[in-house]
Order: sequence, then C-alpha cells, then structure tokens
Amino acid sequence: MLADANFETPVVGKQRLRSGERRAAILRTAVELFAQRGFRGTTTRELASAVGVSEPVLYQHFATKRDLYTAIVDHMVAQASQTFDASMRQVDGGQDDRELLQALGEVILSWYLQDPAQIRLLLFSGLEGHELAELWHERATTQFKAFVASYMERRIKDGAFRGFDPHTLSLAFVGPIAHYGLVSTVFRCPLPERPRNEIVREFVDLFLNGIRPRAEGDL
Amino acid sequence: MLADANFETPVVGKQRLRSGERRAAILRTAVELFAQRGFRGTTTRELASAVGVSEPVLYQHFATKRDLYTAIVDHMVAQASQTFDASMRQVDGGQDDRELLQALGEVILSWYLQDPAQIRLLLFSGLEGHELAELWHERATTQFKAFVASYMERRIKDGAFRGFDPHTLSLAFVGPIAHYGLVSTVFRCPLPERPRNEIVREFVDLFLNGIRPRAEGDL
DNA sequence: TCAGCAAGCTAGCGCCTGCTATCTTGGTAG
DNA sequence: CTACCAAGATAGCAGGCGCTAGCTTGCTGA
Repeated sequence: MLADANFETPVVGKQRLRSGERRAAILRTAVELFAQRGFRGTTTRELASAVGVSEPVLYQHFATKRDLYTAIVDHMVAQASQTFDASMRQVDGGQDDRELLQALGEVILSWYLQDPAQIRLLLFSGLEGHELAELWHERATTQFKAFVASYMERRIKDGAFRGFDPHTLSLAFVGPIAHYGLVSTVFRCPLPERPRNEIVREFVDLFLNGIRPRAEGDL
Repeated sequence: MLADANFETPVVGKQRLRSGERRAAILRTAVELFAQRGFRGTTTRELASAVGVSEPVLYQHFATKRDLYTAIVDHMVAQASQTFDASMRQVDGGQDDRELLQALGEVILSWYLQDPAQIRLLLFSGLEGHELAELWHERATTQFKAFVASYMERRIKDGAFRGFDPHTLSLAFVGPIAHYGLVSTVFRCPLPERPRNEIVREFVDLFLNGIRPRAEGDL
C-alpha cells in the first residue's frame, strides 16, 4: 500500500528512531480513523488502542489532539504541493497538447487515488470543514490551477483552442478527472477497475475532440 | 433565499401549525450549524439558542440529535430524487442533443447551487461520512446516472456519439458541472458570477464539440 | 375571577471526553 | 545484587455532552 510509505520517521539520532516510527504509526492510524469516524468521532482512547500504545504516549508526540490533526493536514498539503510543483516543472512547451494534458491529468488522478483515506479525511473529518478546504485549496492547488489556466489561454491565442474563458476550460478539463476520483474512491462507488493512463487518455480525447465524430481524422 | 422555502411546515391542523413552523426553523438552523461546525461539533445547547428556543423543545420535535440529522438527510434525498425524477420525465426523445444535455446540466448545477449549506452538510458534517455518501448516492442519483448513461449508449448506437464506454461519457459530461458546483459553492472559491444556463451551455458545447476548432460549423 | 392545563424553561443527572499526576517496571552501572 | 532512572501504564480529574424531571407561566372557558 502506498499509504505506508507516507509519514516516514525523520532520523535525528539513534535513540529517537523507535520513537519516530511510533509517531509515524500514530499519524497513519489517525488518518484512517479520522477519515472513518471523523475528527470528533474519534476519541484519543480509541486512537491509542488502535495504535497499540497507551494514551500518554500520544501526548508525548503531539501536545494536543488538534495538533495531531494539523500535522496530518500540513503533511498532506506539503506532499501535494510538492507533487504538483514537480509536475509543472516536468512539463515543457515542446510536447503536443495530448501529451501535456495526459501528464497533467495523470498527476491529478493519481493524487485522488493515491490514498483515499486522506482525501476522505479532508472532506469528511468534520473539523471546520470549509475552512480546511479553503486553506487546502489556497496552499496546494492555486498555482497548479493558474498554470493550467495560463496554458489554456496561450493555446487559445495560438488558435489551437476555441475561444472560451480559460477558467472554464480548466474546469472542463479537471472536472471529469476530479469527479472520477471522488466517485470511485471517496464515495466508494463501484466502477470497473481500469489503468489510470487509459482513463485519462479517454478524458483528454473527449476534451480535445468532443463526443461528436469529426470529419477529418485526428491523431 | 431559496433555502427558506425548504423544510415547509406540513399542515395537519390549526394547532400544529406554529409547531410545524418551529420544526422547520430547527431543521433550517441545524443544516446551517451542522454544515459549519459538523454534526458532533454542534451541541444541542448551541442549536437551541441559535433557533431561539430551549433545549427540551428540540426533543419534543426529534427524539434524538441523530434523528434530527436523519430527518435532514431524508429530506435532502427525497427532494433530490423528486427533482431528478421530474427532469427525467420532462426530457423526451424529440429534443436534439444540445437541448437535452442543457436541460440535464441545468438540473445538476441547480442542485449544487440551490443550498450550499446542505451540500456542505452532506460532505463535511462528519457523521460516518462515507456511509452517508453511499446512501445518498444509492438513493438519489443512481437512477439519474443510469438514465444519462442509457442516453449516451443510445446515441452511440445511432452513430451520433463516438464509441466510448457510456459511463465514461456520463462522467465526462457530469464531471465539469459537478466540479464547478463544488468549487464555486462548497469550497467557496471565488469564481465570476455568471448565469447558470450560460455556464452549462459552454460545458455542453465543449462536451459535444471539444476544445479544438472544427472544420465545418455546427449550430 | 379563578381552576385547569398545555407548553416551556430551569436546573441538573450520568456519562464520556481530552488530558495528566502518579505509580510501576525493566534495563543498566557499579 | 542493588540503587537508579527513563519510559510507559493505571487511574482519575475537570469540564462538557446528550438528554430529562419537575417547576413555572400564561392562556382558556365557565
């Protein structure tokens, strides 16, 4: 499972290593429980017993239950920012539209499918949900969205894309992918298992060419 | 505000009318608070004082805090089912694709924009979020989605739409609209105010024709 | 004018929560 | 073998929660 790779122990010394491992275990279990029962629906007693330690151990890693929550969200935001930044740097102007959109789409979809519990935590945890979502959006996705929008704008000026509002185009492109991610993992609706790149390829094709057959064949 | 029209008093007698009004007020306030602070983050004391009544009055309308929550969700599901059913009946085979998709799209978008607090409640309330979402999806949108998918399937057989998986097409059509609804109201991201039918018209156009310019002009 | 009564508020019960003071234990140096 | 000490579990505190018993109020009809 990919989730196990998250929350690694930061090695500061030989002594602290075991402690770091436990800290990571606490964080992982907390993501699971908060996503399942919500922040307030999860008691520190439950969390401690699920991790397999006593309650005071929790408080020797995190001053407050809320601090634990903040640590999780910070980790998520940092990780997502990093992923999105990397994908933006990786993309260069040399690729054609299909390749570029494919790369962007796969990044977005992967983020949704990577660890459903984290996404569910973000949406369902019930701790001032909208503030959190705003913060999240502000810090992690603003740049990425601006990047997509500016790309759309450039291609409109080139005459390669039709003249819509760039933000509308961003939504039209991101929408199906995000919706797929939410429906298939967050809402746990059964959808046929398919490779990610294939799913994205279809959405990219539809975005570029539309649902109606075209007269002349495109690549 | 449209929200005020919801949770109307069911008139069973002259005596009960005032009581029904208060019941409606409780439900409306509860939606607001649950959406804001979550289910467990809202105390019955807070709710009572926000409504302007004492706590026991709450319990004379709803046996349990959880019952109150269930009543809200039931109301949402019933209302949405009704809306979607009506829109499905309204649509007949005579319309062309653009008109039909426009009608469907407006129904979906209106549902998202109608009362953001209700949507936020569904996502953020934090009471076994995923179970609720599953229930919600099962009862309110399954038929609608099946309807859209079967429409897509028919048009593929007609040769009017390209040969994709019908469910992929459903997602590609619903995705941008749902994403717009979530981003603009639920996550409170500032987007330029625009008339709903115009927004939907652009998404429908993009869905049908794609982002690339076409050789022969369509309607 | 005043008994009768429905309807509402005050005050509080028992439970559970986040958090912690205190005791216990197991490993190590001399 | 024993004195020491860090690290962890037990048990419990103070406060807040969902929920309610019982008192108070103000309206109704004779």
